[in-house]
Amino acid sequence: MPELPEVETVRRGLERLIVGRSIKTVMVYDSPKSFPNTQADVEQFVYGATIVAVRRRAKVLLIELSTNYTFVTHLKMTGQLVYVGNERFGAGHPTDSLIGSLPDRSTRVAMAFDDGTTLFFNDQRKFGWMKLYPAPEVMNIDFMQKVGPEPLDDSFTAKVFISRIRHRNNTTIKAAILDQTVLAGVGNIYADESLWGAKIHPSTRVKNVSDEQLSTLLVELKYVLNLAIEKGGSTDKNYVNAEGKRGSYIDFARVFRREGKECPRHPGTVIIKTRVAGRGTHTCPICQPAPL
DNA sequence: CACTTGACCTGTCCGC
DNA sequence: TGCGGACAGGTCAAGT
Repeated sequence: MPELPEVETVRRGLERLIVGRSIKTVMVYDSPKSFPNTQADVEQFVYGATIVAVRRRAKVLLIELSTNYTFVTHLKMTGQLVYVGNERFGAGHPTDSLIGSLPDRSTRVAMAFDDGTTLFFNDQRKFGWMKLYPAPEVMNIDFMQKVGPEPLDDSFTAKVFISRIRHRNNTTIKAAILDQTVLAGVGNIYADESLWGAKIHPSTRVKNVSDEQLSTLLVELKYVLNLAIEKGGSTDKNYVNAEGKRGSYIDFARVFRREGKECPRHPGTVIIKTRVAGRGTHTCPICQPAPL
């Protein structure tokens, strides 16, 4: 379930851990589903290349190489990018990592660096993928063309948010903020958390949400996304950062995975779990009364 | 076109 | 204990 804060946490870790390292070999364990490029292309464009940057757009990670090729990765629900260091260089696998010895049965790709360290792409459910693109073609990927603005950019103002989401007036507010073409990076956790923050029921139709409420929702969205980045993301089951460690946002969650527990605003009232937009949805029945 | 639902996967949990 | 089925949820294709 990596969303914007989890992917950004992985990006920051990888930026620190792999930029400047040189790739020696790439082992592919699940082709073509998890990694469709041919071995010949990998040998020609990746072997000997140096990592020059690690970027993020929405929930997609871009690992840029000195050869002007880019590894594009989407972790989807259970994907992990875990760097395993080398004891000789004092960057060994952390002892508090949630990850056992790698590769394991979920490993789809392993990228070995010339210093003996390795980056593993693991994905239990095989929904995620990693693909090699010539750098200039990355922006032509369908998803990149249609994905909406980054919600944490200063240019993403209430005015921009409102004008974009009003194109989805007839659907529910939860479906609208999960729509990656409206804004980038929000998934189930932060949708529920921000809607509770703004005191809006997730199944409210967008047309019945006022501009003022939408402005409040954007403030709450930016707040939970920033807080989650600060806490290193949310680890429910599978998510780990680039060192294999868990994130702690879930300890600060107000509604997500808290069904049956008290609403922070209303001691004595418990969070309920329902289904909205096809997803498990958590609300406080007092803060967020269901629409008629 | 706007919107909703099912498919893609595998591990886990629950009820019988 | 074993087993079937529901569930987890990001994105895309197919359906209404």
